[in-house]
Amino acid sequence: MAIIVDKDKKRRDIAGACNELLLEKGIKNLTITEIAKTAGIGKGTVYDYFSNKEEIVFEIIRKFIEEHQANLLGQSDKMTSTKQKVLYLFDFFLSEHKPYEKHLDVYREYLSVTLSTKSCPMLEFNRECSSFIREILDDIIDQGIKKGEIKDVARQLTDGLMKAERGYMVIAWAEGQDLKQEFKDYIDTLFDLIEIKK
Amino acid sequence: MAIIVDKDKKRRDIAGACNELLLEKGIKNLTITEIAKTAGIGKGTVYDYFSNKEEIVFEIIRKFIEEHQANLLGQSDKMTSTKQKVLYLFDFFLSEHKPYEKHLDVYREYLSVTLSTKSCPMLEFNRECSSFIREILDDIIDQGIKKGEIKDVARQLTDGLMKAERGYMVIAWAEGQDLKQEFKDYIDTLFDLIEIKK
DNA sequence: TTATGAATGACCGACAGTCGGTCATTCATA
DNA sequence: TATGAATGACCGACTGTCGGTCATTCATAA
Repeated sequence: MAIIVDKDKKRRDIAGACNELLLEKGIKNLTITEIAKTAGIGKGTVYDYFSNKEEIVFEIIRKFIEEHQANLLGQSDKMTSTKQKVLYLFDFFLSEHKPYEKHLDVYREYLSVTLSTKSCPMLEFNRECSSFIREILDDIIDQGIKKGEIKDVARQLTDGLMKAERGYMVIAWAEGQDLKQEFKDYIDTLFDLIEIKK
Repeated sequence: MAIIVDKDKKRRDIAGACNELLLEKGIKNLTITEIAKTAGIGKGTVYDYFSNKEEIVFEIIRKFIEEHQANLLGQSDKMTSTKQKVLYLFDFFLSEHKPYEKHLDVYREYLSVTLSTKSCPMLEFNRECSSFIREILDDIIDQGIKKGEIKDVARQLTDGLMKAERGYMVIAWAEGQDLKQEFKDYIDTLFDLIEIKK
């Protein structure tokens, strides 16, 4: 016989070895040759574990996003008001935190790829991400309603809010602007409409 | 001395000759060689009029968008209610019109490019497009307020609405879903909030 | 020894972009 | 009016890059 490697583990190892590289070079400027070199394997070997460049980039980015989601879950209960909780949910977009910048850059490129690929796993994963955020947001809103802070109609606005956030994000990129404050203002306006005044 | 051609005109001619080609092949699958062949010139000549592929693709798409904007202006006064006018403003996204499909596909790819380019003219043009829609939307809302159909607070929602539309569009693509109905529902909810009930 | 599968890097094709050269036109001059 | 020098439009062969492939080699278990 011959050596049998744990394909799944090696896959993760290769991807894991390239986290930094991806953040540093971005998707477009990342070459398979570099990936192979960084992972300490031959170029051909990369293709024994991934069927194309998109797949390996996706593997790395998925890890990034899943980590970020875990982070969200771990921190979200520190927030007090409903609005604060909502804002924190969109922290990835709103945060001014420096170290996040490279992640944001890569995510921008990822979105770009997403818009021109037909890769089903990618679309599927994006749906999962939406669902993840969606469930948390729905919870937050439910709690707010139960606490008597906001009106029932807020439930119907969650969908639009999530889409608006993505819209602000994409337009900020597509037009070379910083729209964080505008998004916060928009949330303020929404809350003015749904908050129960005392 | 020598022949002097109208550089601007020829630029437009080359771009104009490739409208159909771009719609047919999309941005990524369009090659400079094909562009040259279609325009009836040599490959090198393309580079006498455009500095790179992005530039020529941009030239073609800009024409598409400007035509669509002219269309919007020509048709918008046919609408009656404020909500109808708003919906029509987002017709490019909401329309089920078959012939628009290829334009939408190309626009999706254009947005994709937009998200990973640093090309200033492109970002600049995107800002102009936003302003164009923005002004019309503000007008529509103003008229609605004057007619007593909707509340003043609507003015503060226009920004978010425009972003939400783009969000629905992008997410629909990024998640492989059709979100037209969801967007319409969202608009319905917004109008419920801002409409002055009789 | 041998069968098996992992690993490899030389190789390939596609494509954006470059560059040295050609050719048609124009016009100054004899 | 004939000529030839100057100009710039035009061209496609060529280069460099990069994603992806495949024939071959190598290591190990039986």
